Amino acid sequence: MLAALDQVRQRGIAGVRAAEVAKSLDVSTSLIFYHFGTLENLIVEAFRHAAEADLARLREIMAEGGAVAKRLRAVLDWYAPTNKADGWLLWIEAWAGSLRDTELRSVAQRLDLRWREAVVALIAEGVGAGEFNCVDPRAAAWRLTALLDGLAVQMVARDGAVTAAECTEWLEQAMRHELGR
Amino acid sequence: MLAALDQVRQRGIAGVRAAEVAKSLDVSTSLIFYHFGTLENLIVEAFRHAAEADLARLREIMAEGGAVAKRLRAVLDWYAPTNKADGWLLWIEAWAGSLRDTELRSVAQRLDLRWREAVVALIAEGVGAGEFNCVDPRAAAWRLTALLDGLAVQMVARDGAVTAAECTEWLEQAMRHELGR
DNA sequence: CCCGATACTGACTGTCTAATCAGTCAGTAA
DNA sequence: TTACTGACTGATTAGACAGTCAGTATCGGG
Repeated sequence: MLAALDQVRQRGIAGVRAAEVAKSLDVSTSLIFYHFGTLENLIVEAFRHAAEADLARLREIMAEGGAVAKRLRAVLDWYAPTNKADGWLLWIEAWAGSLRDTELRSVAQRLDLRWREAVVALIAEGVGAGEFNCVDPRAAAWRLTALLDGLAVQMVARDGAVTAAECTEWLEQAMRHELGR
Repeated sequence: MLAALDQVRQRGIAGVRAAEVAKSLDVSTSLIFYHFGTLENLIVEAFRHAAEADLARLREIMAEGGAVAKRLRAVLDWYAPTNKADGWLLWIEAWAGSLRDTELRSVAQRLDLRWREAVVALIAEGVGAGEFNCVDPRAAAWRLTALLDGLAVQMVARDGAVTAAECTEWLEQAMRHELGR
């Protein structure tokens, strides 16, 4: 499954070959079909696994406590494309895959929704605590996360159009805009 | 080429079959290889064609004259994922394809850069004319377009997570934030 | 120690498909 | 008429690959 994710990163979803996955694990191709039935299953399970790992990380961050602003910062930093670009490869693949594969779509969508809910909740909490100044937490959260998705595309699928520094700076500015002085 | 784009929309880049393209044009598969040499060439040419069409449309909008705000609105409306979602299918495919195919990447990147340059220029012009109030036009333009890319993913690769109305409203708010008091 | 289950494999197979190639045909120039 | 070109095709091929199946090895519980 980890091996399948590696393959997705290297060749794309449609480029995953049972033989390659098997080779990288030093097992027979038959074993893959023994466990997953079809290649498509393997890929969906692999994405599900990746999504669960990300969600576990999210819960971890949320549980850390501290000021709302600190937690929000931590969540957005993890989500931001400045580091861990490898993870973004996967999710951009998943977007394209979601255009056709409904199962993949629901896996990706679930992860996505959780992140956004977490951001919405944090912003709302911050507003309640008087830390933030924001009329519509939901809208603000979705704008911020959509911005990050867009920046991720620039970072991962483009050659140096945007630097990591610009990326963080633009996020900073957007946060100031959205969350008030 | 139009037929190839249809195939990309329906099956994804990796799902394009010479036989299918040929059938939809009612010609032999041989003809495709006669003209394009390889399937990959066909696909890159098809994307190039789509990109040129979009750029032509951009030039058209830019040439229309009128107030800066009106032109900017027209550009962003065309770029926005609320209508013409079909076009977005193509470019999300292109993002994923760009992760591995350098030729495709350069085609997509070129188009992308032009759009962003157009937005940067319009904002700068608006600032010059006193219509907008914006410290860093480049940053504002990239944030707005990245936001649109992110919203496009939501509209196209997700089931009803975001409505078209929310999408336009959030864009409105972002524009107000970025361009004016 | 046996037995059933579970994990795993190697050898196949049927299918799909990009690419090739030899050749047809309509047009055109000399 | 002849020579030649460019567009196009039908038939074919060679390779790739998902999935199957008939087994073998391993192991834990009775």
